[in-house]
Amino acid sequence: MSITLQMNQLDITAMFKALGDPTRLRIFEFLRACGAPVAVEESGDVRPLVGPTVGDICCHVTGNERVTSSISFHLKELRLAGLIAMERRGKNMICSVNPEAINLLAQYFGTTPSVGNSDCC
Amino acid sequence: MSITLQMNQLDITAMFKALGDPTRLRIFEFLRACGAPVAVEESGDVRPLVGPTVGDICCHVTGNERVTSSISFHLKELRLAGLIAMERRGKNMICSVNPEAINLLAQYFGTTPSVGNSDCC
DNA sequence: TAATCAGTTCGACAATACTAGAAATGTTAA
DNA sequence: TTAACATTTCTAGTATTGTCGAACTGATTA
Repeated sequence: MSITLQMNQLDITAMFKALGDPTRLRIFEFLRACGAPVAVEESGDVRPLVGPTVGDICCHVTGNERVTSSISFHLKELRLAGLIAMERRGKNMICSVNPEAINLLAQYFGTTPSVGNSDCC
Repeated sequence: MSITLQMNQLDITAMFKALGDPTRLRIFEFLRACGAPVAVEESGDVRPLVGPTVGDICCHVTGNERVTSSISFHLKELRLAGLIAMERRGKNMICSVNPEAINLLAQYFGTTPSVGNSDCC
């Protein structure tokens, strides 16, 4: 069992909640900008192949060399919301976005929901 | 000065934070499903032309006939985040989504951000 | 103008979330 | 096998957020 997502059923509220914190949004945008490739298992789990380490992220987001517990906490929130995946590579953990989450969110805003619902207005 | 948006500079973090609460997401989805038409001022302000009242929303979301202060609170949060607009119509307030916010969010997830950023990974 | 309706604001309380430092874990290098 | 490195977990403190009931405001109706 991989450490990557630990959540296969994507919950849109949890995603928004996770992205609603400025630090987490910065992390997420950084990871998106990296655009590192991922492997998708048959289970649906996503594993990063390459990508920035937690230290890289911390450095980029806080300017701090030492990894803070705060960054670790926010990465966990993003991971539990299904937005990112992480995997150990030697001493480091490498990170990536979960492309399925992006697709879900793009679809959520991109499609016009059933207009003219009769039980309102 | 209209009561509608009171915020012309859309902040993506604030939007995610607002949508990260289950009650507010339900309200937002209900308003989206209604798909009521809005007027867009030259200032950029959005005014609903028709749409459900606060009472309608409360009834749909909580099943409660009386409008609760909780629903009023959540509507305010959505309004301050720029996601919805409200306007008085007689005794009632009518509500609608802000289409500009939807467009912004669709664009945010729909576009691939600059891939291959050199200062990472 | 008084009463009523529709919604908002206020104040207090409980629950949740973020931060920081210290201790713990897992991995590699000496 | 000890030391160092990278990161997580734990604990405690503080701040923010959501909920509830009561009081308030604005608009309409009697």
